[in-house]
Formats: sequence, C-alpha cells, structure tokens
Amino acid sequence: MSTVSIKDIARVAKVSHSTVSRALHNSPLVSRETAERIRRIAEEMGYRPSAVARSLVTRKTKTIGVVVTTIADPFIAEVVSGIEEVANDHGYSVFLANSNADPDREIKVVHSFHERRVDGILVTASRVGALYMNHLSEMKVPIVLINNQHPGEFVHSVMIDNVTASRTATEHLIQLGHRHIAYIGDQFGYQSDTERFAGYRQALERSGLTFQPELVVHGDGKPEGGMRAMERLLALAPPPTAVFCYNDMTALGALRVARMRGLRVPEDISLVGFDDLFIASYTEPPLTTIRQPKRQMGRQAMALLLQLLNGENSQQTIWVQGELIIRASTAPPRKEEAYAHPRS
Amino acid sequence: MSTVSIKDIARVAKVSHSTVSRALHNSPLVSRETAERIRRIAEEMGYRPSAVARSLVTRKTKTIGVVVTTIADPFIAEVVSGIEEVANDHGYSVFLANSNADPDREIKVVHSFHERRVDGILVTASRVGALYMNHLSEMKVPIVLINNQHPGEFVHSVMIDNVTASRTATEHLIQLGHRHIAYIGDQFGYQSDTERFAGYRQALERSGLTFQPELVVHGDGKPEGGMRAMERLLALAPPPTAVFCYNDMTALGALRVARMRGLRVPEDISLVGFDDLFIASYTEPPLTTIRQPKRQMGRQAMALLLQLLNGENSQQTIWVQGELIIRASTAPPRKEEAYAHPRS
DNA sequence: CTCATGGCTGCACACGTTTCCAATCATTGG
DNA sequence: CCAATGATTGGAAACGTGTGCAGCCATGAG
Repeated sequence: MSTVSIKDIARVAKVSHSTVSRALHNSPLVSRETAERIRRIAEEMGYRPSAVARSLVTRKTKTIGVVVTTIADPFIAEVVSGIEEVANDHGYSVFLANSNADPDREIKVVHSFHERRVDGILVTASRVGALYMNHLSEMKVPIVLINNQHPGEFVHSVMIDNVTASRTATEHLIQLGHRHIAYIGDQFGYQSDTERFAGYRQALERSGLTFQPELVVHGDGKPEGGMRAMERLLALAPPPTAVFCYNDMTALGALRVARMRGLRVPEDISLVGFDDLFIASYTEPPLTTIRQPKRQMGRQAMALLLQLLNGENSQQTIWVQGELIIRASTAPPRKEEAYAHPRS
Repeated sequence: MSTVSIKDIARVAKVSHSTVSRALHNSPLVSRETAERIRRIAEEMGYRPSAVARSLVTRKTKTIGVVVTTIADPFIAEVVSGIEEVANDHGYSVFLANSNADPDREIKVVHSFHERRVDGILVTASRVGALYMNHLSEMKVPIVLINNQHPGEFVHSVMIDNVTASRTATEHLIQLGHRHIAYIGDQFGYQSDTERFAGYRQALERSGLTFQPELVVHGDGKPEGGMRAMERLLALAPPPTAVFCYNDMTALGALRVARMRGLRVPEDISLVGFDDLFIASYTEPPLTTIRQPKRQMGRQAMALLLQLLNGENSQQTIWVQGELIIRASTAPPRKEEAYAHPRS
C-alpha cells in the first residue's frame, strides 16, 4: 500500500497495466496523449518501478558483486571507487563484500552473490584459491579479476605488469649508483611478490650485478613486516645502501626502522615502494615509488565486465603499466660505500 | 535452463513445488523422509534459491544501501568495513554507492536504492542537504546516519562526541604548558568543525586562557588545506607553540609545512590530529590524535539499523567517545616561549 | 459500402517464490 | 465399523513487471 505499483497507476488512468508499462518505457505502441497522461500520473503518485519484479522477468538484475579482502585497504578502496563510478554510470549497482581472506567467508559471499543473481563479479583479493574459483565458476557469470593471476580458462582480468615495473624501480636505484640493493618481499608464495622479485633480479642481471640471496628478506605486505625485515637487513655487514620494497606499506615500516636506527633517508639509505598510496607523498621524506593507476584499473575492470555483459567477446586480460614516481627517498649512495662494493 | 528452480526439483522428486519450498525451509509440515530426499536432490542439482523471487513475495530484500561521499576516504572505508561485517553476519548484503558530494549523484543514488527496495539505508557523508533528506524520507525506510547532524525527526544516528573529544585534546596541550594554541578547522560551516572548535574554546575557557581569533584558521579537511593554514599560522608573530587540527589529514599537511620551515616537531611546535587514521602511527613523528572507533561505529550503526528493521524501537542517537592517543608529536613548549606568553 | 490496413489497447501468461486453504490418507477412540 | 483427528500433500493465488497475441476502432482505398 505504501508503495505504488503499475496497477495502481492503471486503475487511476483507467487503462490496463500493460499500457502503463509501455508508456513508462516510451514504447511507440502507445499514443502520445495517453503516454503523457500516464507518465504525469506516475510522477504525481511518486511511482518507483520495482527492480526486483523487473529482474524476475528480465532475468537481469543490473547488479554486480565486488569481493575484496577488505575495503579498509587503501589500495583496494581506490580500485573499488573506480569500479563503482563506471558501474553507476551504466545503471549497475554494486554489492560489496569483504572476504577478510577467510575461505569460509569467501564461499559464503559467492553463494550470496549467486542467490542474488548478480550479473557479473569482480574480485580484488590477493589470492584466489582453486576451491573458491570453482564455486565462482559454478554460477556461469562473467568474472573479472584485478591483479590476480590464475590459470583459469574462462576468467578475464586486468593486471599490472609487475616485472617491468619493479625492474624499472630497481634500475632507478642502480642508475643512482647503488650496487648493494635489497628487496623486501611479501609473504612467500604470492604471485605478485614472485613477479616483483623477478623484476628486481632482471634489473640486477642486466646491469651485471650479482644477485646476493642474503639481501632478499620477506615481510607481510604491512608496516610490521617491513619493520622486521628492515631490522634483519640492517644487521647485515655491510648493510644494503638501498631497499626496494614490495609495497608502500612495507616501505612505511622500513622507513620507520631506518629512522629509529638513526639512519637518514635518503642520505644513508635509499628506499623505494610500490603502489603510490596517498600517504606516499606525505611520508618524511616523501617516498619514491611505483604508481599503480588504481582507480583507472577499477574503471577498466568494470568496462571489461560491461563488454562481457553485452556479449562482446573481448581480450582476456588487460595489462597496465606502473609509473616510477621519483620523490625524495632515493639518492646516490655515499661515496665510500659506492666504492666499497663495486660492480663484481 | 541453466539455473534450477524449485519446480525442477519438484518434477524430479515427484512432489509439488510447495512441498519443495517447505522442505527447504525445514518446515515441520513435511515428513522427515521426503524432506531429506528433497534436500538431497536439491543439493545434487546445485539449487540456489532466487533471492529476487523471494523478495518479491516477502517484500523484504535483505539488502541495505550505504551511501558515502567516497570509499577512497580511509575514515569512511573503516566505517564501511564495520557495517559490512555485521550486515553479512545477519544475512544482509550491502549496496555501496559513492555520492562524491555531488547533489545530483546523491539523488540518483537514493532513487536507485529505492527502486532496488533496500530494507534500510546508512549514510556516511560529511553533510546531508535538506533536499536530499526529503528524497531519503520519501521511501519510508529506516535510515541511520553516521557522524551527521541533522535536525530530521525520524532519522537515527551514531555520532562521536566532538566537543568532549576536542576539549580533551586541547586540554592535553594546555597541561603540557602550552598557552598559545592554534586551531586549524575544516571548511567553514561544517557541523563537526563547529563542534570541534567549540571543544577547543571550552578548554581554553576552563583554563582561563583568552581566546585569540587570529589563532583560528581554516583548511579543507585535506593535507593541502592543512599546509595553507599552517603557513598562515607560522607567519604570525609570535607563532603558536601548538596546533590542534580538525583531522589527521589536516595535521599531515601542517606537519609537512612545519618540517619545510625547519621546525622540529614536537620540540619547536606540538601537533594534534583527530580520527587516528592508520597513518597517524607512521608519520614522523607519530601523531598524537583523538581516536574515533571507526569500525566500531560502523558496527553500531548497522546494529541500530537491525533493531529498527526488527521493529524494536531503540534510542534515537548513539553517542561514542573519542580517545586521546598520545604519541610523539606533542611535548612541552620550549621554556622561553612558555614564559613569553604567560597566562593572561 | 465493404474490406483491408494500421494504430492502440487489453488479456493472459511468465518469471520463482511463499503461503493459505482444501484435500487426501492413515490412525485411533468409541 | 464409523467418525474424528492429525499428519502430509497439492492447488492456487499473490508479489510487480514485461511482452506476445488477439482484438478493437478508425481510416482510406477500391
């Protein structure tokens, strides 16, 4: 009673509900005058069509599901922001669900999306388990992954070119004169970590620098892990003159430890991050890092999904390039150190 | 055909679809054996009930709409994270929509939520226009506002006690010996800014310090505004020995300018923020600030909404208290300054 | 004037559930 | 043995919308 339906309008306008439906869709099948009259009445009665009833018959909900590890991650939040923007512009609403990287919750989320009959799914999670993937594919709905590498056949994705980006980052350090460059990775086994590490090694090789295993340590993608890793690096003799970090969060921890140990950045040690989070410009010193076009990636992922929803068969994966943003956390090494560890 | 319905199961089980419906709801009206048989068949056929069909008849969608200015704001992201957590735990899915503080978009969003027949709405936006509010109320659905003051009758909200919190923050500076304390506000006219300013003045008054209008400047809630404001403050003669900022983002800008001017924090000037964003612990020095229990506020807001959805009439507004987190950006003023501007 | 044509309109069904009501069947007490 | 009772089950309507199909009316051609 509180909500007015198409039949209520029909009663008032003294026509059938079919005519109302057609009038509201600007169908050419209904005469101009009646159409206008009906539209006016609908307006006056404050009619809002029921998306749920419409979805039932059209078998399209105009909704998409977005699953993220946690929306509290600033990287993810930016991506989602981009997704939501283009989704909204095309009349799609987005369901947001945090998985907290908990397998049980992930499955619950996917089932929920399935029951809600979302038209498509976007996933931004650090890693997608095979089991999870199966559940996803069960519902026969287009899926786009963001920064997720998975061998699955039917999935599409937009991904950053990790190895090129980290090679660029490392080369930047090499060009500054560093020869003793460390890498603080993410937890072992993550695809993106492996790729960034590969870029780091490529840069070393191309410059003829020998790879030193002790200069590679692992964090956890968060400041705490960066701190622990940095402490291990600084305990080395000699310690590195530059550190390339898996991401900005890791760099944040590394930076803090450097300062606690009384080291000046970049005079005593250079630091490079990855992601270019908002904070990267406000650290002391501002952080040199690789920029991921986060919002843009969200937009592209949604655009790709829209193509799939329209039945256009599009490319399987979209690659985006990172951009080296040089700020103040990198500088040439101190002279004596540069000469102490020459090219080998 | 790809999706299996209740009728498909009925056909296989050789019963009516009503029985299937009942069996899947564990209704006592259906015999144990048939119920179990039906459930087994449903399981085998990979049945997932259609939430949209169900919603049509039950007139409940088990969805809520969350409108935020932008999910890219770390404060908001944390709140949303809390919302989503308890929503999910209670079987509700959340629609996320960014308004970007654009009135047109706000209205579009509300209409979209209306058409989707969400059961309730949560709003985390800096300011809700009256017009917008009207559109919201039109749909006769419970609404909970977070950190939004609005005189509306029917709305519920969870809010931080801004004046107590900022009084506490300012008192902290006074207790350290500061007598020349500035306030960098948000853009003029915002409710929360007014309240935080009020707390600042209360603290001054209670300590018998005279309020100096030139020590109050306005930013924009972002680092850029904080930078501009801080520059104006440092041009004063004498400049303040301590600055209380509207929020951490503002403090970030203020901190940067202080360092650019060669001032040491906290030795030369103390800084206090508000919010306790994640970054507050990783600035140099770590920022003294007021912690808002962001995730908790999201949880409480959703819990309040759930009460409303269950028809329980609950309190109109929930107040939460901020907590002073003392880190390293505040310290006693330098001696000569403390004496140079004694209590008046 | 008659018939065909075209422009509008209404009827009926479908989408997938839930739920009220009636019907069937077996069981039990009298 | 009959009636009443209780346990199961099926039929049908409803939720709000979209749409194929048939029907109605007016108009114009022959």
